[in-house]
Parts: sequence; C-alpha cells; structure tokens
Amino acid sequence: MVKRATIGDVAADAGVSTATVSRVLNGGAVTEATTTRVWEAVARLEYTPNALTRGVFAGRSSTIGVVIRDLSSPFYLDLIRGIDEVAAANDSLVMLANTFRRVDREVAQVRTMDEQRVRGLIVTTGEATDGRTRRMAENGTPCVIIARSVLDAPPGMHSISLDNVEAGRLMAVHLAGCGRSSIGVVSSGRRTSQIERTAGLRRALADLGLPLPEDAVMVAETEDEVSGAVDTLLVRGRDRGKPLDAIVCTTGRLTVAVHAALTARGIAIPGDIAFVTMDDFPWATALGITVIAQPSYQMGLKAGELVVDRPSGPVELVFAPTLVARTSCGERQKA
Amino acid sequence: MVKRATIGDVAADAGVSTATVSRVLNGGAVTEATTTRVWEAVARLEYTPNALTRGVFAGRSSTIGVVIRDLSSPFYLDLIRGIDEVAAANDSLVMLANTFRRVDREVAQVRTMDEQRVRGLIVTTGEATDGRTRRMAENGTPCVIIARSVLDAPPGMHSISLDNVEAGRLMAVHLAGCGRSSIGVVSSGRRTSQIERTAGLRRALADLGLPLPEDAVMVAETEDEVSGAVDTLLVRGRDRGKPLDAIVCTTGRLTVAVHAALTARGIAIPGDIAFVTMDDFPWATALGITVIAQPSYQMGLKAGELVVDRPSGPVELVFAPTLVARTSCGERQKA
DNA sequence: GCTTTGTTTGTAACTAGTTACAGAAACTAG
DNA sequence: CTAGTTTCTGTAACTAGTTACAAACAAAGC
Repeated sequence: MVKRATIGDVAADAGVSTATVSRVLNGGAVTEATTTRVWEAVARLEYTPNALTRGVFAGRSSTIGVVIRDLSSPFYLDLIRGIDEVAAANDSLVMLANTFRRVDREVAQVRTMDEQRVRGLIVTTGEATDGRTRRMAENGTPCVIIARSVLDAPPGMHSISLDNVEAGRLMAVHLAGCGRSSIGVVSSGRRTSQIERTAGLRRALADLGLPLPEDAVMVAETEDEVSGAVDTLLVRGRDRGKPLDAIVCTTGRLTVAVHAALTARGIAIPGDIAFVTMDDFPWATALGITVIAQPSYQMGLKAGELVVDRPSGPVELVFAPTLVARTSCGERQKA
Repeated sequence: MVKRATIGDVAADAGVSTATVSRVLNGGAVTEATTTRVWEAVARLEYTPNALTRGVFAGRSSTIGVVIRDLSSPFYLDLIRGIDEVAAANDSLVMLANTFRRVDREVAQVRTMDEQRVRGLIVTTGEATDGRTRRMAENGTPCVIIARSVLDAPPGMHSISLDNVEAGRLMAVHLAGCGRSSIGVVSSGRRTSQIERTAGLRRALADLGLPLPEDAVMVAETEDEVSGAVDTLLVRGRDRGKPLDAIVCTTGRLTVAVHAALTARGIAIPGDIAFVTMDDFPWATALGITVIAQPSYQMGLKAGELVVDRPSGPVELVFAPTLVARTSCGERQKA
C-alpha cells in the first residue's frame, strides 16, 4: 500500500515551504520559477489534495447533501440530475441518501449529513428533522426543502414546491373538457402536497358543477394497497348511481400500480375510464397517458443554486405544473 | 449565525479534557460519572462531531463514491439503491456523480472523489480513468468497476459484471423458440459489454442454424440515431430477401426509442416483429415487453460490500442474466 | 503504612492542510 | 549608495479532532 503524498512531501521535493505550495495551489503571489518547480513536484509525486483537511479549515465540506424519500420515482431522478448539474459546475459533488420512506433512516441520514458538514442540504422529506435542519440553517448551512407545500416549510429553510392546487385544477378542467363527470381519486397519503392536489381538484370540479364526494378519494400508502383502493372507488361509484368514468392519481409513485389495477380488471382506457396522473415519464408517450408534469430538473437546478449562491433570507419558489395531454382521457385527436 | 460547538466546548462545559470527551464518544475507559457529565454537555450544546476532521485523522472519509455514466437508466437506479443500502447499514453515505456520458466530466469527478478520500469508489464508466483508479487502489481505496466486461477491468480493481454472452444466448434461444429467424440488432456502441452481447447472440443463433449477418447489427449511440438505425435494419432485411421478424436491443437505455420507432411505423409487436431488450423496468409488464433482466440491486449490494469489507485480492463477480418472458416475442400463452 | 497494581485523566503531539505575520530579497527613487 | 516600497517566502499558529504517553489517584496486598 503506497502512502499518499502530502503537501509537505511536495514542499520538500520542490525545496520550498508548505505555505508556498498552498499558495501555488490556491492562487497567491509566487514567482513563476517557484510555481513551475511546485507544479513539477505535484506531477512527480501525483499529489492529490485532501478535501477533508480543506473542509476542516473552511468549516464546511464542498459537497451538497441530498436526502431523498424514494429514489425509485422518476421525479426525484430528474431532481438529482439538476442538482448534480450545479454541483459539477462548482467542482462539487452530491452526497446522496435514500430514506426508503422510513423516518428513522431519515433522522440518521440528515444527522450524518450534518456531521459531514455539507455545504448545503436539500431534503425532500423533512418529516422528523425540523429541529436539526433549523439548527443547521442557524449554523450557516443553507437548507432547501423540496416537494413539500410552501405552507409547512420549517423556519429558516428555503422552499421549492409545485403549485399543487393548480395541478388539481388542471386535472379537473381537462377531465371536464373530455366529458367526464364521475371521478375517483387515488392519493398516497396525508402529506400536504397530496391534500392540496385533491383540494385543488375538488374546488375546480365544484366550480364546474361537478362535486367530488369525500368517499371518492381513497388513500393508498403503498403499491399493494392500490388494487383494493381502485376496487372500492369502482363500487362506491356504482352505489352512488354514477359509475366512475375517470380516475385521478395524485402521485407519480403509484402510476404503474393504478394503471395495472385498471388493465387487470379489463377496464379500457379511455374507453371505459379516463386516467390522469402526476409526473411525466419516458413511457407515458408510448402508453398515451395524460399527465401533469412538474419541472423537476429545473427544480433541482434551483435547489442547487440556492445552496451555492446562499441568498440571505429564506427563499420560497413555487413552480407551475403543466398538463401534457395524450389519449388516456379520450382527448379528441386533431384531425 | 451561531457557531457550532467543538469538542473543546464540550470539554469545557463538562469540566474535562478533550481527550476524555473523545473517549466517551468513541468508547474508552471513562468513569460512569464523567460519562454522564460529558453526554449532558453534548446534549446541552447540541454537539455534532465533525466527520471531516475524523476523516483527516483516519486518512479517509466514511463515504462511498459512486460515479454513474447515465443516471436516467433504471439499471443504475437499482444499482444505487443497493449501494445506498450497504452505506446506510454502515452509517455511511453515498457520494454520487453523474458523468452524462462525458469523458471530461468523468475524469474530473473521479478526481474529486479521490480528493474527498472516499472510503471506496464504485465506477460504471472507467473509460479514461484507469491510471487514477489504479493509483487509488494502490493507496488502499477499494475500487469496483461495474457493468464493464470482466475482460477489460483495470488492474487492482474489483469487477462486477453480467454474463453478457449468456444474455445474448438467452435472446437467441428465446427468439428461435418463438419461431423467429430474421433478426436485426440495435446496439449502443463499442463498449465491451455491447460487443459481448452481440457475439453471444450471433454464436447461439449460428448453433441454431440461423446466421446473423454483420450488416444486421446497427449501432446507435444516442436516442436520436435509433429511428434511422431501425429503418436501415428493415430495408436490409427486405433487400436480403428475408424481411425482419425480430428486433433485439442490447441496451436498456434505448428501449424506449426502439419501441417508439417500431410503433411510429405502425409495426405490430409481436404481430409483425418480435422485440426483446435488456434490463427489466416497471412498465415492461404493462407493455408486455420481454426482457433480459440484470440483478442490478444485488450487484449494487455486492459492490457496496466489496468497499466495506475490503477483501485483499481483486475480486471478480459475474452475475447471471435471466429472461423474463412476456408477450413481445409472440410467446405462446399458457392455456 | 508502604508498595504494587490498575484505572482514570490530562498533556502534548499528531492528522493535512490554510493563513497572519514577519522577514528577506528585489526593485525603484532620490 | 542608501532609503522606501513592493514582492516573495518562511515560521508558526490555527482548523477539530485522535491517541501515545505520563501522571494522578484509588484499591489491594504485604
């Protein structure tokens, strides 16, 4: 095992002090002759500076911490690509952790990020870490919370979110425009974003004279619960005397499961039932699924910039959703 | 901006030396009374140890570096989930970088990983970093190369790969079993894994009396080139007097594009042409696409374990692919 | 009561860098 | 040729921890 060269080895090899080597590396007043000798020594010894030591002195690391709830969602993937883009442009790296939707892991991983003295923290979870993120913000670590509602962003944190009410409204207007009137909703839980989407949908539907009963919304926490939820919605629609002609899914995470539940029952989309869901994905075109797209890559870029640019006060950014109309709601095709 | 508490602050607050605090934190001989006082001080000052400083002393960081060629592929996503699982189990984090298939970024990011003194490095690229990874291995940093062929793993590195020849063979046998005889191949380039898959396919096809001409293989580096490649294959098949009845895609990255190219031409799958591709993905079931699956999550777990367990000699692990038969090759459905 | 042994604690040196300050060399001006 | 200024370089202190070694202390044995 070969020991790594330190700045001291380089200094000795070039016949100068470590201070001079440091100046050559970071830009300071050094003669051209000395500079040349130092760079030659660096090359000869294959010296790679230790970012940890630099971080100790600077009081923080150069990496950006990212804690993701659920790495399997394409939304988060694009988000990370955006963050990574900013990181790469700043000679920085992304330190990633996936909580698998488990609160204990989230707490541990945010703590580890804090221990790593990340330059900034981007969190898509924040269920149980408000105390720590607040303190990190006080300690000068920019913290960004993503995908949670603006409403419940912890103090001191930047917030990046989608206009969830508008997302619901877009769904409502589109479905009504496609002649649908009996709508069922599959939602993923009690997170604010989910509630806001449903609320936006309900309000817009009501404005169009299409009330959405409380029991036309089913919560499915996991993919396993989706099939049962869809069943219940179908039955309730029939019981109500208005068989379902549309299903809305308020989370991209459950799109596959809802789609599978419908096709497994031999339900034709959009023949029998229209289908809209959240978050665009590569296969949506092939499948003709109409979606509400989030600008996830842009959200990632912005999150990265907030960490790098460190604006003074807390920033709140709300992004607009867009509807990508395909065929799953029985859209009229252009002639 | 509140300054963070250091081990010195804790020591002063508890009325002991920093050495004693360190002993309490890391386990050493300390009286129960002292231990209690130290923990109380830690809680009172909300002390969070600095992992950078620890890393400086230990000579390495506790994080695992991962450099990915293309974060958009589901294969890599599962891989990262596997690595992250091992990291979380070891109170470690994943340091992620996405090269976007650009060699300059790859070089810079592997260098940054080295500067960060990652505990180990997992690379899915390794086109231009052989020199550095070899040196990192010499310096005691376990390096794992994934998804490249066993054949060209740089010296000193662990290697995790798929049996690509077997993957090609599985495709050949399956297609022949479904009665297909005129096959076209879309490959993504000159990487060894791609070449081995095509070679495995060709050999197995030859054994079955079904030769695969050189010009029945088209290379498409990007998604944009896929449509043209498919056209060429179609034309050549017709010119040869044996119109294509199957298309093989040797990379999961281009599955969407190949599928789109076929449907855009009104080609029925499997009615007109059978379709097999690499890597399983969530929507494959809904679309009925037959695939060769890689155990990507397991590969990630193993990669993480190689980093954490640091076996002495270089380890070579070859995983077996499995065929997941659905309907895209005109498979006979069970009665 | 004194020595021996074992346990607990503190001092100081160490990790690999950065930087304030002081001193030396070189350059310009009188 | 000296004084003043500028430019370059080295010394030493600093970042936040860990740990080898020595000292202090208490308990047990003689």
